Amino acid sequence: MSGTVDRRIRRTKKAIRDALVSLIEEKGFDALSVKDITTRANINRGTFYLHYKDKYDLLDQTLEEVTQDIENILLEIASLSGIDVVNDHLPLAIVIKLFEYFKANARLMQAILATKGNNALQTQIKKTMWHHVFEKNSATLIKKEKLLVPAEYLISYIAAAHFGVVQEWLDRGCRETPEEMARILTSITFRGPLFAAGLSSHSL
Amino acid sequence: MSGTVDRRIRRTKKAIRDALVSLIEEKGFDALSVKDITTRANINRGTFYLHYKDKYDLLDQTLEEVTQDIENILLEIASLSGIDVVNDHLPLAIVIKLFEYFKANARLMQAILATKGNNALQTQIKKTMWHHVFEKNSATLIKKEKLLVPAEYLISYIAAAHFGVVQEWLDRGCRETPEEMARILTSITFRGPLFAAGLSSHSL
DNA sequence: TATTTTATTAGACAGCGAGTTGATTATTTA
DNA sequence: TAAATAATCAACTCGCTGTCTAATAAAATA
Repeated sequence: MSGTVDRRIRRTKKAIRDALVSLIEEKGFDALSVKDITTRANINRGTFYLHYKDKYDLLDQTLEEVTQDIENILLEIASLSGIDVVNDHLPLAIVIKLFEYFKANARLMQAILATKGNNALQTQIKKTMWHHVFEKNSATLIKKEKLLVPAEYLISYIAAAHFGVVQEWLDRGCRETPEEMARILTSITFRGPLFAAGLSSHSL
Repeated sequence: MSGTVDRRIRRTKKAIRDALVSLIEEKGFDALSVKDITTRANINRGTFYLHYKDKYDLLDQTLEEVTQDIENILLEIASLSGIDVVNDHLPLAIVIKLFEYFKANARLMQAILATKGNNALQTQIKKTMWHHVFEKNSATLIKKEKLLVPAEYLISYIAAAHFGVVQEWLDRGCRETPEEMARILTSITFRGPLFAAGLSSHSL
């Protein structure tokens, strides 16, 4: 049958991924060996190399799949055309879906974030989403005195910040519900000089 | 004489660090071995282990020293007490000094950022600075509808964003001067919902 | 300058994990 | 059931790791 992956492969890959996640939780990605993974996954070491080049390849593929999931959720925005994303009108339902996904895959997300940092996810998503959605909308949310800053600066700015929040939320055990988180992130209005805030605004 | 480090040690450590930076630029930290470092640094491999536990220890110590430098610059804020950091009144001179430091140590900064991501620097600085400076000031730059978000969320928020900007700036070859960057970061006023901005405001 | 202290070197060592291979067994799918 | 495909096992080479010792070079000290 085409389209379906051999059950043995699914079994093996799932075992490998589970082992990866639990090992990252235990000792971190750097300290973890392919042998560790295969031992915990109860598979032969040779089998691992049937599917992945090395442990970095495994991590990359895992990241890619997560990115794919997130992209699919975000792409729903594209289907809802004509939305004014500038002023608070971002579809809340989609953001909620995102947080539900994060929560459902909390351990995996944490493992990835702990290993590659927010940057990796942010960069991946930015890369894949750029042309799909953002190229069309020219929202102007950021006012500044001089036009010295390239647009990309500001993107990496905010995107990283969001995954910082997601990471904190996961680490704290998802105390708030996905709905609450979505509402917070879509409703927070930030006013004031960014740099000053970075240095001082720790308390509310 | 006490307080001074043996000239040979300084020589060796400098050679090691230079080798580290250039090797990170070439092949990245993961792919790089202790042997690579010592070969490029023209020192005996045993000498490396006289100073560092392994390559991770080397990276950590390097990061710590950079953090120390940055902390020293930032601590000048503490000496300028009574400043209203809320409304645009962050001492510009200090921010300029920061960017001058980044520029002067551009390759080192890039190597660290490329390897550990912004998170590491951000976390380190946050940790060391927290009690020195921020615990005193209770600036309220962020308005939101509900008080659901813990303060730490918002800190990791903004701090990461700044190093994102620094990284971009370095990668582009420091086209803007430190003064310009400092002015931009202290003058940019961000208004609007953060999450929406993260998704849409790529163009100005 | 002579002496002492310390850093670096060269080389060797065992150990481990990486990545590959070929023959064999087990499972799936058609 | 037969053909195709995946997983297994053992064995092997390779390079890097971290450690150690004796010898040497360089710096600090008095």
